[in-house]
Amino acid sequence: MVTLSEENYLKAIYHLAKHENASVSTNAIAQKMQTKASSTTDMIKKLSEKGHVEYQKYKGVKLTEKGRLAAVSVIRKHRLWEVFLVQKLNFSWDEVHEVAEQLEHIKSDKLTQQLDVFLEHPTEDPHGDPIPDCNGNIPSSQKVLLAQIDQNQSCICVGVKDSTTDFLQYLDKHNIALGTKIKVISKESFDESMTLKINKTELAISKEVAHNLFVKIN
Amino acid sequence: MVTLSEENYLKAIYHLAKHENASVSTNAIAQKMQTKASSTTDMIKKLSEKGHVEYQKYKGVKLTEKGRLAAVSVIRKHRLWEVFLVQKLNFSWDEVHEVAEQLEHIKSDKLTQQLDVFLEHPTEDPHGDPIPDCNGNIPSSQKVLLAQIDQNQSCICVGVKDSTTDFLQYLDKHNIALGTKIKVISKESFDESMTLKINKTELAISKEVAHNLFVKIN
DNA sequence: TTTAAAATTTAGACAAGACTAAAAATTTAT
DNA sequence: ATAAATTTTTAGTCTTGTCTAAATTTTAAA
Repeated sequence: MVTLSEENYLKAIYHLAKHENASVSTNAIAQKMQTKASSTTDMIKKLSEKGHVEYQKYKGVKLTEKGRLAAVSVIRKHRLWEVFLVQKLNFSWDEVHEVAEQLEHIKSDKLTQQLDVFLEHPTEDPHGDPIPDCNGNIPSSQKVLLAQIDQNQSCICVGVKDSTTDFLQYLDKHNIALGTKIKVISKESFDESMTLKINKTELAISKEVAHNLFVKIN
Repeated sequence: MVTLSEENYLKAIYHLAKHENASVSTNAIAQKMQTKASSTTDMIKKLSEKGHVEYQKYKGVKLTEKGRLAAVSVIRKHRLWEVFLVQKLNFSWDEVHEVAEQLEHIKSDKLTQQLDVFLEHPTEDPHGDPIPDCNGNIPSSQKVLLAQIDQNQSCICVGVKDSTTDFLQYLDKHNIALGTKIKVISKESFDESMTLKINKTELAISKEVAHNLFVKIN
């Protein structure tokens, strides 16, 4: 049994963890949850007890697979309800959040499943965010090629199109991994090359690289 | 602000109060809520503080108008969601209760109102129970013909089927009006006549009368 | 009508989830 | 590398809603 409060913390941790394996700080969670750090520490201990997070004192937390599934299940419900509210009940996109925050905690597998059917298996909520499926898989509809990112925009590396060893080694050498934050400093139109900023160091990349790296805007 | 727990107690009290002015015992509430009497006493005090119930020690509670409205609002939501689950999500009538128990606590006037519109203003839930309107009025769809009331049952006059002057004058002469409380003393099967008690006086009526007067059990 | 039984309330305790203040660990900056 | 600043944890408290056990009031029975 996962309490309402636990679900909210798991969701917060999930959203704060930029990449799969990133650990999330107590303060960041507290800030997102609008609570004090001490309250967060208390909750982290409970989540750790229940196997939802891996916790090392002073080192922040990482979601376990169990925790990730719990978080994603809540997010799935949240986004399905948002679709329902907009499509069926005439809510506007900016009115749905607060209500969906309540509806996401309703516990009934049949309800979620039938709602999904009723809405004809939507893959995105009204804000364009992907809706996880019932197994916790998230359609990566939001990923775009780095080449499509505008100047001065930031994004996060979420995958590669070309997964040859050569390319992966190239990325490795330049400290680009899943979850790496990338800012586009400039784009040259004549050869489609780019200049990036990665962890405070600049990197010039070619068209080939820009067209083989998937990123997520954030 | 009414908490989730308070809402459940108010609902329980509402359902236990047979007639408008009946007071409900602590034990009865405890039994319905699956809690101990001491817990119920605690909650009664809170509800009394907030003006939802009138409370006299050892004498049970009565809902105030404020409390009644709060209870009815929850019941309205419960029944609307039941209609939604059955009509739109293909739940069967016996699967809806548990889920509706959760959904009834979602706080959003717009949600309730739009759900009502989406369902085209249903007046009864899938079990045939009336759905209160947004002002807390309950459609007396539960009205049945007086002829259907069992011996020793009490009911309240809520309307007539035959509205001819003759019939209305007949009712008037015998002090039967909207809201009059009627108790069925006896029923004769051979001619479907009945003996009633109205304001302490007995009245024998024919089949014709029994089949033209709508009453509400309560 | 006095006593026994049943119902109700009080008193004290506990778990969940939050807080404040203080202590401890980590990180940053000199 | 050490002091200062920041982050995190601990310790102790509070509120909500629950419990048990004991005390009190009401009701029922002899």
